Amino acid sequence: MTTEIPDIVIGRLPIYLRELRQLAREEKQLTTSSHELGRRLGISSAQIRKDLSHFGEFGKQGTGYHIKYLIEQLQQILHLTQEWPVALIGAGYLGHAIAHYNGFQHRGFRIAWVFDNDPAKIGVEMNGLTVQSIDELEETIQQNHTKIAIIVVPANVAQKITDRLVTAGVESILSYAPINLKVPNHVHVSYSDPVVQMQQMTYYLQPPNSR
Amino acid sequence: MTTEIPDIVIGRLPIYLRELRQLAREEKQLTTSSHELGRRLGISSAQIRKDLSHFGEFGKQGTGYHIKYLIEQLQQILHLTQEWPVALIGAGYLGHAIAHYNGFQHRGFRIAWVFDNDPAKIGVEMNGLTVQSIDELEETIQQNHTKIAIIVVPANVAQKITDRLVTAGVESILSYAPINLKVPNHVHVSYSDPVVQMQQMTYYLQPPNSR
DNA sequence: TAGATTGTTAATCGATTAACAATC
DNA sequence: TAGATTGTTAATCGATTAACAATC
Repeated sequence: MTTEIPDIVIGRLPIYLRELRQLAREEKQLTTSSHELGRRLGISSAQIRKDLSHFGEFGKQGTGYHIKYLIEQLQQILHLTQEWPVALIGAGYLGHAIAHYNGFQHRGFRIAWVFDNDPAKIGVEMNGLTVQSIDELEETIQQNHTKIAIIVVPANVAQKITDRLVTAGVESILSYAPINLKVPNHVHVSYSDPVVQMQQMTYYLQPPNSR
Repeated sequence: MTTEIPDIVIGRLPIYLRELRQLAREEKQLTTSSHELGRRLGISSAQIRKDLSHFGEFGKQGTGYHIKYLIEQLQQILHLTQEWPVALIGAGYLGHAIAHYNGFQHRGFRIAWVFDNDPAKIGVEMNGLTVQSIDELEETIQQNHTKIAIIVVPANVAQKITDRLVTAGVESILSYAPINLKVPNHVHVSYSDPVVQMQQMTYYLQPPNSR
């Protein structure tokens, strides 16, 4: 049943969830169809039905999917029925932005701790949180059984911080450092490097040096 | 020759480039192999060779790839031989972080303009740039032939801003707004939503409600 | 020369899509 | 009932990998 679902399918579920919540917010309808969802997301309806079929039968022939019900089911599948506390490592500009981001609420996450190694930043308040010393990293994470961390530290210390996080029990890492991190098999890492994303797009652009 | 190269191949080139520059920085060797690169990136050597073969022959049997030469070739393929000016839309916390990010230098990009609609922010200096009124968006982009924009505005105005950017001539957009954007076929959009990335990972986590 | 590694072919693997019976 | 849409199967499409001749 729940055996061996492809990562690529899991990867699309949060996108479906986000669009469904958008639909729910619009309050125009109680149900939607794979066709409508597909059209809004630029995905084929067959793919959406196939993806969902890995987890059960959530729709009704003729009417489609009850939006709120499907939202609940997806939240359950993705383990989002309660809030995950997240450790934020790094209190620079980007750490600041993440600590102040209010998009985590109601989507399953809450920044619970912020760490930095800069004495000038330790003790400073950031959106209700007090920046802690990086020395307290392991103790805090272990005591609270924190499983998720966001890394916004310079590239040259990212691997060291990652190793400490993994040792302390973290199993999911979102990294903004522009390097490939080495982690054990049971740990998942997701990367965000704006430069890499833009470099992918410049391939399709005509370079302006033709003058 | 250069016909119909899969997007997924293009997507990996910046990762190869990043790792190659890392290798160059280490200054331990002049050449590398598809095996070494693959080991460092967690990618098969065959895939790396296959990907590169779409664009030409860059290696030598027995010795591998000359690092600096391959870097130059990848930069040329990705149109990174000169700096692309980038328009940043939104001067909130995240816009602030991006404006201060020094990771763009030497990787092909330079934040050239920052826009916001908040009168309190217009005129403020951000890392050497002066925040401009969003009213000047079209004129600035058209006059400078800007092709790339980064969107860090609230979700509810992201589509409107996108439409304006596209009309003004932008063809590559990196969006941090948590919504799917509609654009014409010739425009490329890349998304960054930390919540979506974390939601993909929670699937693999054991929920802690088992108490 | 012997060892290493490329570029490429063919085989394998996996993901997407088209089509449709079932049924609301 | 007629129309719409699901869940699923089989076909298609595309990407990855194994293997190896060529050659530095």
